[in-house]
Amino acid sequence: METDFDHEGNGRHEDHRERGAVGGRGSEVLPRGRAPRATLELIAGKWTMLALVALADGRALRFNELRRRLDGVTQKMLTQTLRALEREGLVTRTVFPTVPPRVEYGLTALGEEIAQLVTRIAEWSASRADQLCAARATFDRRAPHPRPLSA
Amino acid sequence: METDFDHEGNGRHEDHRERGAVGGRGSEVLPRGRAPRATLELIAGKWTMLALVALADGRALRFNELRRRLDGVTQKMLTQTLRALEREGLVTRTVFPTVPPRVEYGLTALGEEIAQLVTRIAEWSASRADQLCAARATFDRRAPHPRPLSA
DNA sequence: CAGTATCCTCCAAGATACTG
DNA sequence: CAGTATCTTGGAGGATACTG
Repeated sequence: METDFDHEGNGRHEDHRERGAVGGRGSEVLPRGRAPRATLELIAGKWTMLALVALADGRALRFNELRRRLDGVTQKMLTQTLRALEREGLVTRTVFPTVPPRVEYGLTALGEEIAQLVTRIAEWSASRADQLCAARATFDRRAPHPRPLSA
Repeated sequence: METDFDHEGNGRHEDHRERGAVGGRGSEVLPRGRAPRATLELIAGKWTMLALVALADGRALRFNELRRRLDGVTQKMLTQTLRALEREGLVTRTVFPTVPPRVEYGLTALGEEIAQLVTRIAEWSASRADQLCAARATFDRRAPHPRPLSA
């Protein structure tokens, strides 16, 4: 099956005397095996966050509906992404044994939670779109950082 | 320089009669060029969210401090990630012209905003770690989805 | 210390074809 | 319709060496 989307792979421990938890004031390191890293890495898939956002409105969607919303995703990647999310307990997969197969994807309770958070980022991005774009333009105009020589 | 972290690449427009904004109730498609996609894709970098979380506590950090917190990141990737974030107007880069160079990275106002959001995800992940892990175990036990034959 | 420049690996992601 | 199975590849990500 080629596994692909495996996540995990290493069960390294080493020592990392963990101090606080993750963010807030006690932020220290973000160890490789630990939870926030794992989720952050899952989420970091090219289509993962987009899938969560697409499902975030509460409605269950069929495979191809989802596919259309993502715009650009291939069957393979969508399937893979959804499997990974299902594995993590974030999405549900419901198969209706009808004659043209009907499969619906929805969010679990857990999935709803994270989808809300991701959606906030998407909304934030939309609301700050112009600022982000302007920043990019400014940065590109000022060109390469270092290089005080050769001119 | 090899460019790498370019993001952009396409300035496609097409038509997409955008209806609502992004998430909420009006979620329709997530077009390729538009803002939420761009940010979501930036964020989806392997180290981007981790960097934001590491900076989220408000303190500016030196390059190697940051490097240590991320645990596993290479110089190249950290630099690349920070450049991308700087370009987006999310992080500031301050160079102190001391004899061993000192460079500090901090968040801009915009950066603070998104860092908070990302941090929430990390915190959520930590708080739900056991549930996520359990879900994974369950899923893996039930093994491959289809395949009602060959046994 | 904080980078930049190369080179290289590997796998996420894509394209294509087939199936229940 | 909703997948699975292969094959292929671009480029993200890594290792290493050098520099201001």
